[in-house]
Amino acid sequence: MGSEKLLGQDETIFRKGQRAENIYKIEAGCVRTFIRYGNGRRLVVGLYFAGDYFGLEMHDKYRVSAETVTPTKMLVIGRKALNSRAATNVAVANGMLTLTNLELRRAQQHSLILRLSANERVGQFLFEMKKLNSQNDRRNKKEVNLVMSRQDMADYLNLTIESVARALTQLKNVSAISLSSPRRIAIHIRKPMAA
Amino acid sequence: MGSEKLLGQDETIFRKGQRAENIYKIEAGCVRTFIRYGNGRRLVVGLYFAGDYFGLEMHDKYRVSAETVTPTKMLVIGRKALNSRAATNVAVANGMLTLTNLELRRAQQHSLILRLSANERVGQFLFEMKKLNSQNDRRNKKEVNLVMSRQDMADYLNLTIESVARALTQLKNVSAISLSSPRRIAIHIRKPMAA
DNA sequence: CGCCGACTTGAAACACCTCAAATAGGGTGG
DNA sequence: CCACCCTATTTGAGGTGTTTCAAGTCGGCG
Repeated sequence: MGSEKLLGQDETIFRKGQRAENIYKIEAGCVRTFIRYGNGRRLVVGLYFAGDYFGLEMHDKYRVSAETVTPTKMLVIGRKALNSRAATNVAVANGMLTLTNLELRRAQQHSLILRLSANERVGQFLFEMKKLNSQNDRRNKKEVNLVMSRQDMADYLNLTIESVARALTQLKNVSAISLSSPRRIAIHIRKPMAA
Repeated sequence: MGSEKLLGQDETIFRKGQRAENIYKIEAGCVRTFIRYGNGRRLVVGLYFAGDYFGLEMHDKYRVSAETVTPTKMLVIGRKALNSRAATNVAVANGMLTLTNLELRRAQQHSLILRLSANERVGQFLFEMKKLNSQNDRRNKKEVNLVMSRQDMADYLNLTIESVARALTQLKNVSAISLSSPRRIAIHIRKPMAA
């Protein structure tokens, strides 16, 4: 059920305001959802990785835009067909409910992160990424592979790229992390630090 | 289905970490959900009014605490009974899905608000309250009745009470609003203003 | 009418942002 | 395989917005 789709880096999957015809499941890669403001500012609403579903706004139109962060393989599932099945099949309806709950949890978590200080936000983010990394790569290395740019991180955390860079530098200075390259970060502590 | 419950002001409905046994529908009044940090800081996660459902974390335990903001009349619905009905009854399952989607939308909206400037956050908040007020009170007065304290607003918007007060003062100075009393605010503009 | 807690105002400190410049990495072509 | 270039990232200095701490003022309730 559903068809496969393969996209390169930074390609558009759907735009905010378009009729929401599909939901997507990522098989490999990374996707961001975002909103753009008039002044050009971009807010990254969600980041999705292998195994995640996205695009499940239960409304006529997408409320965010979606793009690939890396080359991505995904499963495209027609929302119409899914809805009509959910209308009669309890298992399908409950599956949708589970997915929506995951998304809800994700959104609430995000709103908590946004209330922390810059350093805490970046720290939390690294731990999120670490968790996702170890889910996908089974080999349990300490190093996190950030597949997204500083700009993506900044727009997700509601910071500037400079603030993200400075937070990373500070974390490095207290040897909480070390950077073998800008996007390969080793984490040396077990828990996000407090303020 | 479900039993009625009536509580006074600032009373506890459930605590974070408790086994999630019920979901609630508000018939009259106002409820806040929140998380408290070690340092005493409180984050208000949601504000709920007549007609709203809350407590629908689909997990073992509540992930937030809930208290009344004003005296509140609510309907208490056993989660266990509901879940077993949802497992077989498609209509119930889809009802849950709709509610969860509303909650998701609410959380996403909140995370957008948290990225705005202090003045914008307060402005957005007033418009949210205005919408809710006109839903409940059918008489369409321009005045918003804030039933919650400045502290509640601050903890919802991730600001200090002083910043909330200052933002209101500024909005008053540009005659976007006027205060007949601290909790009765008339809004003179049609749309939230930009930065 | 007066008291008490809620709200507002003020001044200084702090965190994050802005603008500008330097550095470093990664990919490409020689 | 190395040097180069281009872009991503880091660093620096100064400005802005929000917080903190402290003192007032207001409004609702007894």
